[in-house]
Amino acid sequence: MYSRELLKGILKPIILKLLSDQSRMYGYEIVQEVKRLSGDKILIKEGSLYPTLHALAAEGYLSTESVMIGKRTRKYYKLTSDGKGQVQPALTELLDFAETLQVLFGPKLSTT
Amino acid sequence: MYSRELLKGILKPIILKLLSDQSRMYGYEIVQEVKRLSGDKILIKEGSLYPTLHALAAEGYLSTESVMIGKRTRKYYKLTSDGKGQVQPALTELLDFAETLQVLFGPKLSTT
DNA sequence: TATTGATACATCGTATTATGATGTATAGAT
DNA sequence: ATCTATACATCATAATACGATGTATCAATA
Repeated sequence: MYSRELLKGILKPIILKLLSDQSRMYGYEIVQEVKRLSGDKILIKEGSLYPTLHALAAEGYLSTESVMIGKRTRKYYKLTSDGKGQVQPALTELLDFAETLQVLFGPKLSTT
Repeated sequence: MYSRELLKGILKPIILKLLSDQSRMYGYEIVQEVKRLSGDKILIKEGSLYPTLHALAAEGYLSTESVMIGKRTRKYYKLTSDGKGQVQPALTELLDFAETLQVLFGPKLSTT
């Protein structure tokens, strides 16, 4: 796991990205998928995930659909068209940010 | 500039990295250097920088040296030996984090 | 059959941290 | 004179991930 603060600002983009790849996912599934994709390095906590999903829905970026699996409820989320419009800018920013981190923290270049 | 929250968790590591490359720097200089290295994408604000420098000093990772430049004070910071020990782990974490971001936000790979 | 771990949702208070606002002051340029 | 850059500082605020807590189903296993 990365230090807690490092994860700030990436949760909403992660959700947007996953839902642009998979069309619909439910909360627990998102946690597992991020865990898998990150090689167990990003473990989203329930206390972070559910409020964030609700926030994205309240912002109009996600719609929901509840499905009963046996006696258990499963709540699927998918991107609204507004939500789809958020994906590309978020990806661009995050990938750019990742590159900047590599410049900043990578080996020092000649002092030119 | 990146969204505000994205920068959380990177300020202390940035300072540690810069001071491991340059042996001593003062606050204003750090701001300029980060601006330069990031291609104007990371503009550290004074309200962030000075409290963070003080925090790192209080944690024992930085020592200070005040120099008068004309009538103006300039406060140099350098790594203590404790501080030097913080650099490598911070670099490792941040570079690893950057790679993870690229996996998460990069193009979707085959679903295997 | 009792217990544990995984699945699956939710809320709320807390901690952390970058920033805006504000303040002080020197110095060069227009 | 006025504006911009240099150079330090503090404090209240906002944003957000998380721990703690709660409810409940279901499969495995001791």
